[in-house]
Amino acid sequence: MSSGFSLGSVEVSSSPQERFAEFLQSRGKRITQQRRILVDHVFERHDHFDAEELILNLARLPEGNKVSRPTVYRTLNELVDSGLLRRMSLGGRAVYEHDYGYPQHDHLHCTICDELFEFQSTELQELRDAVARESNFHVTGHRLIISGICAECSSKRHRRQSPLDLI
Amino acid sequence: MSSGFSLGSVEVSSSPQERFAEFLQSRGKRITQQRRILVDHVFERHDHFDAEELILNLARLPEGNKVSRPTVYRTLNELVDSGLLRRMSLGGRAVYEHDYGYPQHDHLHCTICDELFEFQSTELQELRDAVARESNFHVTGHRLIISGICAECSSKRHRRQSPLDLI
DNA sequence: GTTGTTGCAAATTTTTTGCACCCAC
DNA sequence: GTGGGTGCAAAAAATTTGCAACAAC
Repeated sequence: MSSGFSLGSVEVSSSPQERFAEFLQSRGKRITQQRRILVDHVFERHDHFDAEELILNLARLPEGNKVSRPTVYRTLNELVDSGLLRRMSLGGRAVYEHDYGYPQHDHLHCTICDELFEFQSTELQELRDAVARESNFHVTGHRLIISGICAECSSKRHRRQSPLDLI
Repeated sequence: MSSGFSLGSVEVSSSPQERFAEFLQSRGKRITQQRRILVDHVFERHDHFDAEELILNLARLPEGNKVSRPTVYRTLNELVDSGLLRRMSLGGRAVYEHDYGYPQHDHLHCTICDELFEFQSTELQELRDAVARESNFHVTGHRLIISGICAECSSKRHRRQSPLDLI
């Protein structure tokens, strides 16, 4: 057990709040109540979300803890800039996920249930770097999304197609 | 020389016009002047484009060959459905590229000049399929975008930082 | 007290839709 | 002739911005 903050799978030396504070200070920005609420809320659990979901969830908070729509958008941008969140766009809307204290990974995207499943592959990193090297391209990151149908939706589909399940 | 239609790098058995016609007919849709103009325009050369660029280019056509904004959007969707175009979203807006008679590939995205560079990797396909197989995921496609700074922009940056180039 | 921040409303950007007229079949 | 298509204007969806009141430093 270290004294670090455990964020799902990796021990890191400071909490998202602390790290965000550092970031804000480094830019002469302020640590406000709204920013704190947002960071708390976002790092409460590890999942994928979009701005609208976050706004909806925040609206449920007790009075006085509300954060307005523009502030949510503004703060999400700051969280991406600070390296705490990662943004990817999935068919029009932006989707966010933790990018601090969480290992590099990629996604399987089920086009039926819209779920995102994470996976890791060191081979992919190597492949990526090899490709970039060949073009003298200076890599800063990558995003791989494999789309298709997840196991669960596959079996549901099958079931629906079996005679007994037809209406 | 085959009698096929050459589309950049692969010989295919019918032109985009023909293939789109087939698609439309199979759906009881009609082959209109506007759809023809759009397909011609889009497959004239192989590059990446977004709806706005296309609309702007079409506006330059001689009077009588104009296509309205809603029709461009509607037809782009049909072209994606027909398998002639592929859509990917790059920071908010949708970007299109040929997907017919063109080999599967992925992209390096330069975040400075916003250019997309294509590359092919069979290893990536294998890796993708292996990952999916492990999760019983039925793959229909994937999208890998490696982001970073291209060779040209890298050298420009360097130059700008050299003493002689400072104002 | 100064300067950055918030919330509101309104603007922007990108894409979609309702509807009357039009044209491919 | 009829049903799908087009253009127009307007709506929708997602995100950003101007500004006056406000709060962190």
